[in-house]
Amino acid sequence: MYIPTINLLIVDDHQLIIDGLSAILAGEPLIDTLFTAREGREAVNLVIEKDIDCVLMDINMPVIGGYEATELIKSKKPHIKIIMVSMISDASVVAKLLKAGADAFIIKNTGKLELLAAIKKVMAGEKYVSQELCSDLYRHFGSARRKTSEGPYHLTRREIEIIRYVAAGLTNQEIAIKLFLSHNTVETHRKNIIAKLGLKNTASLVKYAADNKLL
Amino acid sequence: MYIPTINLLIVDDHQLIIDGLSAILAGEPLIDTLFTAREGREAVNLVIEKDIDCVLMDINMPVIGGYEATELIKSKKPHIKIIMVSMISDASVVAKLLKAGADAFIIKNTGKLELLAAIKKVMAGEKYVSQELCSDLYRHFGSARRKTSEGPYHLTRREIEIIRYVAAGLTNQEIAIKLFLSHNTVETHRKNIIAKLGLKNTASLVKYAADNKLL
DNA sequence: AAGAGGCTACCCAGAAATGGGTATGAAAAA
DNA sequence: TTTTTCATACCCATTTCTGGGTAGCCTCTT
Repeated sequence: MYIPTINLLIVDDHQLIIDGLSAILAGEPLIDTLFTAREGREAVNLVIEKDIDCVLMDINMPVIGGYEATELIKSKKPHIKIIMVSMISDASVVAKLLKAGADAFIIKNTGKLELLAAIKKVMAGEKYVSQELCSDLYRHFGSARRKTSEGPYHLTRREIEIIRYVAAGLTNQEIAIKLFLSHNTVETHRKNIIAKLGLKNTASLVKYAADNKLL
Repeated sequence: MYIPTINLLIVDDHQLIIDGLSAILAGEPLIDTLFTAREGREAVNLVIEKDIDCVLMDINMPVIGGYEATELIKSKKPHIKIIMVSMISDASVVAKLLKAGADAFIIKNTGKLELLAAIKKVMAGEKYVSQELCSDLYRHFGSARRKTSEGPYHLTRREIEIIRYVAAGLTNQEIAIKLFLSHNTVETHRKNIIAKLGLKNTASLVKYAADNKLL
């Protein structure tokens, strides 16, 4: 496959990671220009201003996270390829991001070669997911058809929004006011979440959210 | 200060981080030879076999973590300088590691220059802690004397034990049974924790615990 | 010996969460 | 088009948490 040189944007809130990735990619003939951003908002602005082909994006970032940034970038410039890079290998997060429009997903456990392979793949229009994640993904989505074993652990956007407010310590009533809802609605959301995740109460819900990088 | 070239060992379970750090440091005249290890046990073996001056170690690793590895290395080869590298900026973890013998602590939020500065400092026998961590450290440990501004954010063992049960989703009553306490006692602990941390309710408590790696 | 910190235990009233439900309209998927 | 999912809203009884106290006992340090 023919791949022209590309302009790459690295988005990560850790300078050391940016430096590291830059150092890895700087010498590559594949790469034309390297841009960097420290958070999602900056990244979105950059892809609008500059001529960027591919984005290497961390998930956990302040201000706006990888998810929102991916959605924003894809809505404005759908041709830009987005590769998610993460420390975690959490299938539910992966699924969420692929849905948001990410083209590839690699964990930091991969080497330089795999990183370059992923870049080439997405530039050629293909998708790429790190091997380590595939089995997990299957576990989470393979069971979508048959309703027997477990359910898919899928939370809606609203539910995640509610979780964040809950974790922030707001009561149902306070969340209700903030989101212009009835407190009953907030209670229902919370109940649904707890039920579908097989949890017990708010405390365990917050722990689950923290464990699964939902906050 | 005079610094000879050094043999450096990079320990991280993520290949991409190893590659990145290697790429950053490869060109430095300061560095002689670079070694790498993917987990603590491998690192310990390497420092025994090879002539290593300085270790750049990640905290969160499988098999044996950064803490145990640091203790082991320092017990066998006290002259080897150990720099902890972490994603998190958690003061309690930092304190624990400094106690274990770490010579420096930097978060991945720092750049190449600070990394090199840290290496030079520890090789000169000094300690180094990222600026971002100092304030936190102070908050956790510095305020032990004066009781005026804020309280020291110190949690007792019992309190941390309670927090863990709370995060696991147990009610006060259930925790009481488990710990052979009165439910009143559990409630008091919980109230004390929430008060001393300036939190609002159980949900925010669990979030705090998750954020501060108390779970 | 005195004080401080930590762990324990209790009381009470009001607020909030929990665990059962039911239900409706809109949007998305089949 | 039919079905499913999502977000919304409500009811009710019971349990739990919250926030305000007080207080005894033990241990460690001064």
